[in-house]
Amino acid sequence: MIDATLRSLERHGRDGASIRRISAIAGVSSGLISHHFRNKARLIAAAYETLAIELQETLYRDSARGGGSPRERVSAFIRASFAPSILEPRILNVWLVFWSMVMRTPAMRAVHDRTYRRYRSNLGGLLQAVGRDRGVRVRARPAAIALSALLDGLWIELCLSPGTFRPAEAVMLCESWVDALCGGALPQLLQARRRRPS
Amino acid sequence: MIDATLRSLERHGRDGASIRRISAIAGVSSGLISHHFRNKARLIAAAYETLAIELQETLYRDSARGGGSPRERVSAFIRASFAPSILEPRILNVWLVFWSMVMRTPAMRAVHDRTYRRYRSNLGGLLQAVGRDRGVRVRARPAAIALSALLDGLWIELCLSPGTFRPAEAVMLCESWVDALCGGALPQLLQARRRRPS
DNA sequence: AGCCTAATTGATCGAACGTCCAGTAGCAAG
DNA sequence: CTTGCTACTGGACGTTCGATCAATTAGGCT
Repeated sequence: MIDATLRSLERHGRDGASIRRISAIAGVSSGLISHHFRNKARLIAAAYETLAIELQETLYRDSARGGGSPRERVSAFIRASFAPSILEPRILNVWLVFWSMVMRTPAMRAVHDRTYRRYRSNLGGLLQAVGRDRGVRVRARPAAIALSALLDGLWIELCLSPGTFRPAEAVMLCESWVDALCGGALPQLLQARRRRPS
Repeated sequence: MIDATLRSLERHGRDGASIRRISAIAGVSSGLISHHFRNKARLIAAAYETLAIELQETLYRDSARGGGSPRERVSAFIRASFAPSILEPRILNVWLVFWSMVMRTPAMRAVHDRTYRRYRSNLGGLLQAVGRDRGVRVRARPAAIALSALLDGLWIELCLSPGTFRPAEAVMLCESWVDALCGGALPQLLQARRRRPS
């Protein structure tokens, strides 16, 4: 049922957030949806949480599969973020609907804050591990904020107009940023003390 | 009339994209809008183009006012991107509506491609000027893509949940990236030849 | 078998939507 | 004054929406 919601949002964007459309895709009556989720907002919120968790698990799993070294795990994470299955412009449709509700309904804001905190926490951990490997102490929070913003910004633009640049370029831009970070070129993102002797 | 459209989208998000609501705000009859713009899609597209151009002019004007040196102009551009008037979460509402239509109607995609190309062109020019000042040859296109993605990603997250981090942190993250760029720490974003002797 | 609860249906309601169009008002040109 | 044209009004039409609810079906428990 949540699956039908996501598929409807993919296909029709905001117009897909209609109980009637969703029930048609799910093959059930419209009344049933209003019965299980009390109203439309709850259904959308549940779909949001499901998609966010599922996406993060996919990314985290792919990054863990990426190899032993922390740097390789970050690379796998970045590559996975621009994998064809993630890059589907139709998925952006879904997120746009969710984001537009985040600012309107407190329940959606709660889901957003919770899932994004987890996302940044994962990313910060990966980056800190890379830093430890290279002898720099990465400040996890701002580093994760920056890389997640870079990933999101590139992903959105790629979905909006896929012809502007290639996914490989997006990967390169993120990798360059990580290289600069653990090369010490972003001093504001490192702890002040215990700089490794050059 | 276009102004009323933008105000309606700010206030009500996607639900504001209704001819009846817009005509009420504009103080005219609903029929008049269908008379001047043939249908709703044309009205929204016109509003999109107006907002995009107006925003870019604001940013470019602020950056030009930022001072003499290219580096100061980029700083002013970054600060302007996170100025309170730009950071209004209500403005994100408007962009989300536009973006959701970019993927559905070719006319909106055309407006998006056109305005974003100009945006990146401006940004690339600024970054190249900074590079010239510091003796590095910046590749304008990928550099502009990266910085605009970083700006957008941070801006979106700030609008979605303003409590996650402060605008000053967003500015710092962008400034750090620019410093890394013109410090030579992002070699993939520089022309290979004519590196200045260290 | 009998019963209770939960799942499920489909009709119905009022509201809001986009588009259309007959009609009014203002104004410039003949 | 008349004619033509444009700006503009506001109601009608058909559609779709979210929510509600009485009625029906299914399934486990005694």
